[in-house]
Amino acid sequence: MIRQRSNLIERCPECGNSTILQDSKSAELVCTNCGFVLTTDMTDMGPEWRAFTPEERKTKVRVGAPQTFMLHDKGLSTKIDWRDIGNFAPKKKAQLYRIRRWQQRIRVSDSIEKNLAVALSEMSRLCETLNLPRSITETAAIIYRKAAKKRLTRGRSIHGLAAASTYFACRQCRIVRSLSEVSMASGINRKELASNYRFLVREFRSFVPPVKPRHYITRLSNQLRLNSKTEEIAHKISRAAKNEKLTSGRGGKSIASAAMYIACKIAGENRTQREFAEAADLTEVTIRNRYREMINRLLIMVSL
DNA sequence: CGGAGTAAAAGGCACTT
DNA sequence: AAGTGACTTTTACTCCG
Repeated sequence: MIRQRSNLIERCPECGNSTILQDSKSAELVCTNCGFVLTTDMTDMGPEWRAFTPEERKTKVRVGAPQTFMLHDKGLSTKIDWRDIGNFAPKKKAQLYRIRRWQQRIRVSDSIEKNLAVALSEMSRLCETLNLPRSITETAAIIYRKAAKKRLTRGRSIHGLAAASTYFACRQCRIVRSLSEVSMASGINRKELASNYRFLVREFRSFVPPVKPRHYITRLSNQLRLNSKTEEIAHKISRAAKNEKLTSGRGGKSIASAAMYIACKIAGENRTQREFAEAADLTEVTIRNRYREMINRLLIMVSL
């Protein structure tokens, strides 16, 4: 679902204010006044570059499609139309045919290029189904290119590696998309996706920080349309839980959900454990366990 | 229905063989 | 690459108001 930017300048249905902001970091449209989230199905239509001065803008702006990592030739090579427009002499026709054939050979020359072409289009499609912003698509493309350059694609499925690169990009850019989500969208089984991802991380010797509870809180509160005040309380509880050493070893999702559940109680927003469990893709039992610990430990803190 | 709680099975991770 | 062990999460279930 692609929406033009012009369609987005509308009134916020929550507060009537018309200051809507594209939050490309979490791929959401947010009202700057009340924090209401209008849509999460956002496509970033902006340029891939930034300019800070008019001079810079002048040098960067250009005609034609922007250069992109999403095309195997970065969108730079020449394309020759497949048809003959106009009447040509047979000799000319033959020449055109030869030119076209060579152009084709040059454009998608070796096996790496062919591999790239398939992978990049697959990643574009995947990012679109996952409603990921353009920046992620580009990052995923860069990761895949790096892998291809290191010849890591050998003996592995292109689709599997493409999905893993996309997941990698999400983790690097702190945009929460779970392995299951990427797995569902790509049709790659979860375990294979996870192992491909680990393989890439190992090969690149890169350290990817785990997803922190606060990232989940931000996403879940948008997903469940929670009050921004409630979200704030949840962040505080989550920080307090961390100080009380309740977070190590536990999944970030469970900490976030429990903190948010408590925050809702405090703020008087009636939400069920079930709602959180569904949104965060875990069970009520897990939320109860974390939440019980928090209540106990944080009450001790209060009584001291 | 929403929630508290439990035991046992399953899952994921660091670490070894 | 398979095995191990400590640990978390899920499954499946009972009970409460």
